[in-house]
Amino acid sequence: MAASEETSAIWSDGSEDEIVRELLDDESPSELVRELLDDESPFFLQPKSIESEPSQSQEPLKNLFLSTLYSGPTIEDIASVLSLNCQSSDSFSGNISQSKISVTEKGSSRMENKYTMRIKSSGNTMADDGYKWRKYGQKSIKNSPNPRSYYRCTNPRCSAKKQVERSTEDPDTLIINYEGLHLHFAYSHFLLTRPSLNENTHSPPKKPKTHTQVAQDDPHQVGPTSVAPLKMVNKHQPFGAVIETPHNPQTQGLLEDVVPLLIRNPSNNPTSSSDPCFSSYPSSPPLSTSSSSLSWSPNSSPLDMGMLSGLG
DNA sequence: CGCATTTGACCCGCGC
DNA sequence: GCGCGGGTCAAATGCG
Repeated sequence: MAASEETSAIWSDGSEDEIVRELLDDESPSELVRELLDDESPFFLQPKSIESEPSQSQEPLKNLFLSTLYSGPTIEDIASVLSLNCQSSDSFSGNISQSKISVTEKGSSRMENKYTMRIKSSGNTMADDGYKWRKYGQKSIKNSPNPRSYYRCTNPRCSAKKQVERSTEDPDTLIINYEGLHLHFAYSHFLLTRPSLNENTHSPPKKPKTHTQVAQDDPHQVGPTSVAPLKMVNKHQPFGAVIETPHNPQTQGLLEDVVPLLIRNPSNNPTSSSDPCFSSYPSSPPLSTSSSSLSWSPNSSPLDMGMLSGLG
């Protein structure tokens, strides 16, 4: 596969291309997937009946993942994923049941790597993607009573930024503009929209072998990446999202996060939760209750939800 | 004391 | 060229 070449072509922007290259250098997605799909790998464990033909059942999954990984999701993928994860929110507790997310593509070209999320949340339900964002500015916007906050991903290898402001039309709606390459967000959910994957992955998520390997094998890793805080109930997660196996409390996932996210994703696992929203956001419900204002207190919520602003 | 947030100043692009 | 508005910087401040 001419993966790296493809990837380079996908992101036309030079700086982001450089980041992508750096990310890919750390651990080839192809190799990661290969490991993940290895028979001995605890990932993608499948029922025995399905395991009877492991090579056949895993190959499409592998191809699908690689395809998504290298080509980037379409905006439809993102919207679909978010819709899938959040529309059936009956089992969500508190205000989340009223939450709604939509994703719209900003600009005429995906190459801009800009995405807008509108998160409708009632009361004090706040968005919280769980990653560390550093607020670097706040400006009052003309003709708007609501200030706009500027956040930057604290991961030095990540160029992602986001702007958060309340909608003037609906105070309950947060408008979040993501910009830059931040490979966290939707990868953990993309495959959920593909029936084949939903059918194929039914087993409980296991602690990923390659997960730790990725971290260990990469001495150049600047910060904690890719290892989700597992088995924790985040106080900012109204769903009481529970993820497995505590690991690294600070998630700064980049590309390395993608694979573990896919694996962890219990949405493919009916035994872990029957709620699509709950289960598909082990790492991520972009919504959370918070008593604070627009500040998302990202540090206190290191759950593993990525922000995809650069996946275009 | 270290780190995150706040906030005013500065920079830059765009429209007139 | 000038003014306006949005984005970023960085010193000050707050907090754990």
